[in-house]
Amino acid sequence: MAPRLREEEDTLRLAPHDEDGNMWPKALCAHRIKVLTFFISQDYDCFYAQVVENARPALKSLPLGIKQKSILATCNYVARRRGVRKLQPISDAKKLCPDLVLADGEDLSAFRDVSKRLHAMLRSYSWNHKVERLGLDEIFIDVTDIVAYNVPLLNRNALSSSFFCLSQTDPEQGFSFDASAVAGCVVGPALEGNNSTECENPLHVRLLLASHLARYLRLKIEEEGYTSACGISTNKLLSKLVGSVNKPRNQTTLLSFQHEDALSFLDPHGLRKVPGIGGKIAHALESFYLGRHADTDTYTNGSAVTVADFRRRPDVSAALLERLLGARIGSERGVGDKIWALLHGVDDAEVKAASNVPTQISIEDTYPGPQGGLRTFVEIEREMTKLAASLLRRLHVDLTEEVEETQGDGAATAQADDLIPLEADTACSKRRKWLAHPKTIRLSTRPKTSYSDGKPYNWGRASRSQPLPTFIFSRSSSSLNDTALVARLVKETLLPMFLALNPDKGGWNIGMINICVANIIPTAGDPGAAGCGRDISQMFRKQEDVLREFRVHDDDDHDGKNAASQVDQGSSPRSSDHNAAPVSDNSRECQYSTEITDDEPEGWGDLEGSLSCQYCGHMIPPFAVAAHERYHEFEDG
DNA sequence: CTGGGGTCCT
DNA sequence: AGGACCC
Repeated sequence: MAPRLREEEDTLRLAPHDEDGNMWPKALCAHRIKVLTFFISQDYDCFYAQVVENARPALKSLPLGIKQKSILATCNYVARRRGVRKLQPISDAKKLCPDLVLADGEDLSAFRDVSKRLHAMLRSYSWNHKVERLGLDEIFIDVTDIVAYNVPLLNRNALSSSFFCLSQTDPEQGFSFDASAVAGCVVGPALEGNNSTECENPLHVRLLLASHLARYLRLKIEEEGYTSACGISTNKLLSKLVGSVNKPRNQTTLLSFQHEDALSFLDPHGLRKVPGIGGKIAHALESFYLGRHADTDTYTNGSAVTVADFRRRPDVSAALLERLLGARIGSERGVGDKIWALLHGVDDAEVKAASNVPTQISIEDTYPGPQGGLRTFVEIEREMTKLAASLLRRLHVDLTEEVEETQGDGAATAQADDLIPLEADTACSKRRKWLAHPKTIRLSTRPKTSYSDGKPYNWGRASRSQPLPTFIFSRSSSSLNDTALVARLVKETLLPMFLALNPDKGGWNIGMINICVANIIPTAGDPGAAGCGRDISQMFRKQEDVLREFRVHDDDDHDGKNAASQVDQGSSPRSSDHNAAPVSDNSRECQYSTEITDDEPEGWGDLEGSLSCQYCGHMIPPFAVAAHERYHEFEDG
């Protein structure tokens, strides 16, 4: 890893009181809060609209709205200048802007593809793998290590011709920049004094470096065809909020040197604007503040009560918040402390390491309109079939990976040639292997609600889950030609679940169906959720070339995770010696695998041993593989 | 005429 | 199984 910051730089003592004299909660003042962690929050501008515009560039100059059923999921900035807003009903938008061009955004596939591509691109710059996606259009990157590495590389006498190093192994890899000024916009106080004062403030130097890295990454995203806005600060909460200050296509750094600076930035925001304070909590806080039941309207859109209003009340403390919020049924433990921290700009949440595999995949559709509900069994079966087919397609796109085919296996090739490609534009005659297997399937439905009930629109949603039948992993399902498989899933699993959910036969009026797979277990031996996926799976590639159908496996389910955590733990203490950290271009991947070999020779030692069945994950000795495979082929028929 | 997804917690 | 939060 990057050179460790010295302890006194790494942390900052928090005052036990805030500026109003309120006691900080014990949990927060008892220890030192890490502040020199840098977060970049990227936010692609009106993302869906950009994806559509890139597919059809003529749309860039026209007001464009992305439609989902009867509302706009989002719209481009041309449309926004005409008063069109995201989540606006189509009818309202058309009144404001009769020439609004509408594109359908109900199928998220194209958006998901672009999002994955950009995420992978940004990940390739990270040293610590902490590149977290939030939705399809937001990214948090923890750049603490890269920034810390570049601090000692700065030449204080030649700031305007600085070089930002992006690799610890290749000093030439990086970019030139002017370190005499922060890149992009800034909010917060200026340091008193001159340039050298700033140079001597370690926090200022780091924020400045992070701002230039952020600009570099934004330009990389623009090379892929997408503009973005981003925020640079010392935690996720603040970087996300400050990233919204200058949109679109800009960036903002929050220069905060003591927590008063963060408070000043936070103060004017409405309570509902604070990430983590949702509709329910905002409503409770606002009702308390006003001394009466707050309006429904003010807390869904954004409350009139600001962070400053609320925080400056003398009776507001973490204990008060706990009493206010913690009494509600199902409330999160420690909610008082958590909300108190958010209101003070304190957010300890880590940027999560990028995961190879999602924790859940779901497909849903709604049936809007007063008469739009599904009422007959035939309708329900038809819609269920469409959704199930779509879900199986998603499982193959997101949970399988292409296996490079060696020449030779005639049978496999002949069969593959009969298959319909998974997607029109990918040559899918190649074999794919499962990266992970969902173990659970869940069906949710919502009845159509009579329109003017005070209920939240999601009211009445109910769900049932059960084990996902393994026949959906059967090899033939790697094509789309088996509608038979879909039909079987519908008939044997989904329709029975539907009847369990909606027993009163005949009286149906279904407004929404959602099919979800969850409990997704990475295939044994795969890095899966450990977060270092691509890098480590790279090491298995050669083996997979040979083994095709079954995957190399050397121990039990925890292997991938163990390997990953051993990399972290193993390289950290030693990195002070040789400054070797895993990074993600090709040369660095080599180094990464070398570290694993060094640290854990037994990780490679069992390669000749048992294999993991791709259907059930069981360990199968090589001589039993064929028989085991036949077992799966016949178990369901 | 109130989307189509996700995450985590209880 | 449901509910809070996020986009």
